[in-house]
Amino acid sequence: MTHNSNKVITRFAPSPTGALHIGSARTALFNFIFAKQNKGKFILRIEDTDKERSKKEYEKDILDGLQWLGIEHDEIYYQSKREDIYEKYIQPLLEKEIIYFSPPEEEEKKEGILRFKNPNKKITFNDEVRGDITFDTTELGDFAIARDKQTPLYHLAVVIDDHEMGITDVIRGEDHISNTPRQILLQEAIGASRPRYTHIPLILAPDRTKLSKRTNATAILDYKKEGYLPVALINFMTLLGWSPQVKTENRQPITDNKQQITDDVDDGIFSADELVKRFSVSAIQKGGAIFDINKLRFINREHLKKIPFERLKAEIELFLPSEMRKMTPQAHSVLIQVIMEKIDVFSDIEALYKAGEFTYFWEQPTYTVEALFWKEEKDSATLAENIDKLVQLLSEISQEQFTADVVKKHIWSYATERGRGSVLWPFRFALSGKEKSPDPFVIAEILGKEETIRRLEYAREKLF
RNA sequence: GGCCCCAUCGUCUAACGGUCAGGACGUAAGCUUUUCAAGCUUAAAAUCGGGGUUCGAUUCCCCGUGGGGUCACCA
Repeated sequence: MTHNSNKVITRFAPSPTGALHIGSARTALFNFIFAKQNKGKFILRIEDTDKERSKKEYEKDILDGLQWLGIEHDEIYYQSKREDIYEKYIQPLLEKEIIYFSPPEEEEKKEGILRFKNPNKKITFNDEVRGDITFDTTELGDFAIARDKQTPLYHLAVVIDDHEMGITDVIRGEDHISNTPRQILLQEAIGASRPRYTHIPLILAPDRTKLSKRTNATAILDYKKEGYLPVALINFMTLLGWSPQVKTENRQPITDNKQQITDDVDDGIFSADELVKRFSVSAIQKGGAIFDINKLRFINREHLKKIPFERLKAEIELFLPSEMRKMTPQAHSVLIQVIMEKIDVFSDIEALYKAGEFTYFWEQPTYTVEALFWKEEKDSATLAENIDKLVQLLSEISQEQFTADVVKKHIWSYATERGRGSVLWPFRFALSGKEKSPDPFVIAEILGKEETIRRLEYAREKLF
């Protein structure tokens, strides 16, 4: 096998024994970014040698998850389809007596599993983020490497495939550090060269243990269901265990003016392309990083802000309760702006809806008359007068012009004159029936002229 | 337990041996304001401990301590 040794080739090698996990996705991402950055190749290798545990549905989940995230592979391989290749490597090892059948009584029959004759020596390898790491392989014993001549176990399969595929850089989770010496021993046995190793820190649960499927919702496609943006997830995953080369603040000695802070400081919000441009192995962190959902939400919101409105509309549509989809296009647009101010991620819409946050948009709210009054005010006559005036002013606006801006302009001077709280609070309350809600102008636009006036009249009637 | 890895605000992190230990998330307060949200401003908040080396350690070395990973005919 000859390969162009200059070209970077990385791989992501999941076993389809579970859904695509956020930790694995990040490993895939780092491999993808690194290959992209070096104009190299990114290989996806499905490690399905364990026929018992490997499932088609998981394979699909992994493929779908990667695609959703935009992590595209240049080539894909299945270990289950490479038996002939493996045999070509295993047979000679058997002949050279580097490996043997076990247990010993099977030796004659040429049955049982295959074990590697451990040369029992010290292995030192370089890790790109940690430097030299040394293991004494003696403690490993003669480890198992294949079920039979055609089905290698994990370590051998990895070594043969990495060699065959010309993998130059192995980027994987820190939990593989202790697997590395075994694999190096096998590389030496088959005459393969050693790739560069980059072990990235693990993503940890809040209790500092490895993130697990049992205790945390970690499947990538769950984030899709929740309505996270793939770019936000990628941004977040990259920032976990890696830091961008931030333009540092100017830290000259203090003088009287404080003008030295550069205004061009990174905010940590990156597109996929920017990430590819900026990524560097040397800035990878050594310690594990706790998964902080708040940060993910924040990053998601930041990316949400950058989405063009039309696309946002289409995306939000999918999360809206059926009642809200019936609105007029104009009301709909305003509603989306209202929603956007309150959410970090699309699934928040559902939570807000369930909390009764939106019902007043299509239902006359019920409330007690007392709540209509602003603060300490108690005078029904004054309030009635204000409401009457509001109705009168709003009536002057035409159906087509009935927007938040116009409504605001139209009643602003009256409200200011009478005390904004005295006018605006009852206005808003009559429309929403809630202590907390968006401002009355926006609600009015969403409700439309007719319904807005109707609700004001309803409030007016309740007064006496 | 053996082996391996790691250690800066609660969290993610910055700091060629010399900074007032910086930024971001979160939290709190203030501003704005008809309420909420959003936005803006500010604040509180960290170098695990002990020894070295050095004029000077977050930074280099050693020892503790703590945390994590890994020890399959799984990958």
